Amino acid sequence: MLDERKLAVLRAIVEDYVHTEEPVGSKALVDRHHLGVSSATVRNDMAALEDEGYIAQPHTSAGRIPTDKGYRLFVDRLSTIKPMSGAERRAISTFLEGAVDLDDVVNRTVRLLSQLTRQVAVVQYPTLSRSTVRHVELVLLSTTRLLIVLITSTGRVEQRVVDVGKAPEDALLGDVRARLNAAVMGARLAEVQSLVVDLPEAFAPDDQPIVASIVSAFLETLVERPEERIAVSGTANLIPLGHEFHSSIRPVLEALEEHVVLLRLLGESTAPSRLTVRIGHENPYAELAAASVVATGYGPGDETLAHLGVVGPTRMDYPGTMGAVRAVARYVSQILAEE
Amino acid sequence: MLDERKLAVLRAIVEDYVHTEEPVGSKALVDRHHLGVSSATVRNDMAALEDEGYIAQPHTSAGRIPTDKGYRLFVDRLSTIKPMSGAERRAISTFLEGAVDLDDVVNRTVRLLSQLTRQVAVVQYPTLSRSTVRHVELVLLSTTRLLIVLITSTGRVEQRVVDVGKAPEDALLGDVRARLNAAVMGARLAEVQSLVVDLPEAFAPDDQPIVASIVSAFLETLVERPEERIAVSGTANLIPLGHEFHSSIRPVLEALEEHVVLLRLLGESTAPSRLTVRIGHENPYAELAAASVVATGYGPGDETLAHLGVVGPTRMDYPGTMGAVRAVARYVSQILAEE
DNA sequence: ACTGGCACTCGGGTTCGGGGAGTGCCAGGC
DNA sequence: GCCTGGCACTCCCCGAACCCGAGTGCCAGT
Repeated sequence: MLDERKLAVLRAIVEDYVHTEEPVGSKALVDRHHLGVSSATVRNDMAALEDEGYIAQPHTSAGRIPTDKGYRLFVDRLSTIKPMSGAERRAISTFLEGAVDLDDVVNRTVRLLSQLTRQVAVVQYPTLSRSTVRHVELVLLSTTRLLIVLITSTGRVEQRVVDVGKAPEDALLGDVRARLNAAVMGARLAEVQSLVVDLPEAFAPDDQPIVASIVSAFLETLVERPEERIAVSGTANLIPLGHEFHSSIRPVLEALEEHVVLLRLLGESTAPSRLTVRIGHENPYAELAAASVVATGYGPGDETLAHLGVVGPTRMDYPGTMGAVRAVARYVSQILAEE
Repeated sequence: MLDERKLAVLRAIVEDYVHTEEPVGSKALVDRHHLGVSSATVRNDMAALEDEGYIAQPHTSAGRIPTDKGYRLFVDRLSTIKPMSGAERRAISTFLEGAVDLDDVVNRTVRLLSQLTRQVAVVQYPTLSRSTVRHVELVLLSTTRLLIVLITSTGRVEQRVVDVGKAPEDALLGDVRARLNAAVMGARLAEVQSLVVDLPEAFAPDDQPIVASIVSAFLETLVERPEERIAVSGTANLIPLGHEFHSSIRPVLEALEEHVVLLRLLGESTAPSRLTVRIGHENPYAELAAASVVATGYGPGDETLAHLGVVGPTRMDYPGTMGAVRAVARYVSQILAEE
């Protein structure tokens, strides 16, 4: 049904269309790619490809453009991920090495990714739940108000202010701090709740209310607020350079500010080194029907702490984009593993 | 030279143009605003206004649009800041009250501001330099690696990892922690450097290298990285709804990602309750010649810890935007003062 | 099974010509 | 002296007509 040559034609159409951004006709195809056949033959193949739904015509008697289904076939069977060049790898590496803390890592990553792909890059901050507790600190702000700081193994710092009602004594505070740290240090965040829930019972009855309020505020620092945990860069790339463009970018811009949407876009993807490509209508949001998402997980070792990826038009350079996403994910994982 | 009526005509032109987004002619003016004169008179006034450079014609025999100079006069002398309605004030207040920490405050503020003004909102994180040290914490991560955490009076947490070369003893660490906190607690960040530079001398010669490296890493947490300290929201508002639009928004989008640029845009503005309005070419960046910035400082009390504002087309609703910016700045200042 | 040829289609760009909104100016009235 | 009604003029915008060319589908021939 789809012989070798038809696949070659489809590949050529995708490559040309991505390059020229214009519907590609049979004549142009045989000129640019030296398939050994005439344009008439290509036309027949194109008719077949159109019947199967891989390509479409914007209007009668215009060239063909790939459909989502066509891109899908291209990604799955007709292309290979394009590895980064040595120079690019070095540039990535040195740029990321310079990061001083987790925020910096994420910010550098997202900028880098948008520049490499010339598209919109999205990076999720490493999730808390898989990371472990490094340290808990209690700081008295005023007589009754206490700042709780949680530091995790991924370098995240969470904080919460709590009013404990009555002034705690220094000794008590030191005791709570010591027991709290002893209980949770090194534990995964997901396990923490069960480890501290009994903590107040170890204290004198008079002190238990204070301790209980500290513990409950501490637990609050663990709840994720995923809507704040995303970095986006390169939105200007949505606007093509020379070309005129569709008003379809407004909904995309809006979606990019909805962090919940972004998380869902990235979120269902998978382990590091596996790339998720979602093309056009495959996206869970109708507003992004003209957009594709290339995403992957990242994190130290094989763990997936978070996801990153890019959003661009369905007409994108998939091999190159996939190569860049994969490379950046690897390097940032490496950086995280070192810390 | 500019009598009362000419000013009224200018005001009417600005208001109509902001509303209709189309050049406004003498006929339409006398219809919509009941100035007590005929269109011919208005035409004469318009000619005078054009001579003075307050308005311009896109083409001969088209209506007039305000120039930057015209907007400037409008803002300075012809309009008053439009106060928020009671319902709006309540909405602002309750929305901001819900914030749980500083990040949340900033994020909520920027979203709120972009929704109120239907424009791009920019909020700078409170600066470190004016705030004071609340607490410094040292956490041993491995035998030689130390995490330094700085907590400021505005709720910011800065952190830095340092490798001290050889394993410090617990007692030493406790001593450093105590002396460090004693030295800097309550001090303004700008003063901190001079307060700790002599600290190593108080220790035994053997320990001084360790202490020195801790102190220098600690000082690093103080340097601001302003490029990471900005939140932006509402970029989708750059794209007008029904209207076609100029490709001039791409440079604006790019500028919005350059945090250094944004800081300069906001940065030269002033104390809370004073609004800075920069119109078109008054902006320090040529790319933003078609944009206006309305900004103000904010912070607890009369202190200006940081700035916030909106960026929009020169053709914007200045009174409404200024009202929204002022109101939001006041409320967020209030929130900060409470913490 | 592929190729060359041919008639046909249709979108995009160009030209042309009203229609209309708006202006500048002038002469006359309060 | 200032305002007004009137009038001629200027362009912009919009739609219609039009041509051109790229591209297609099909068919007959190799």
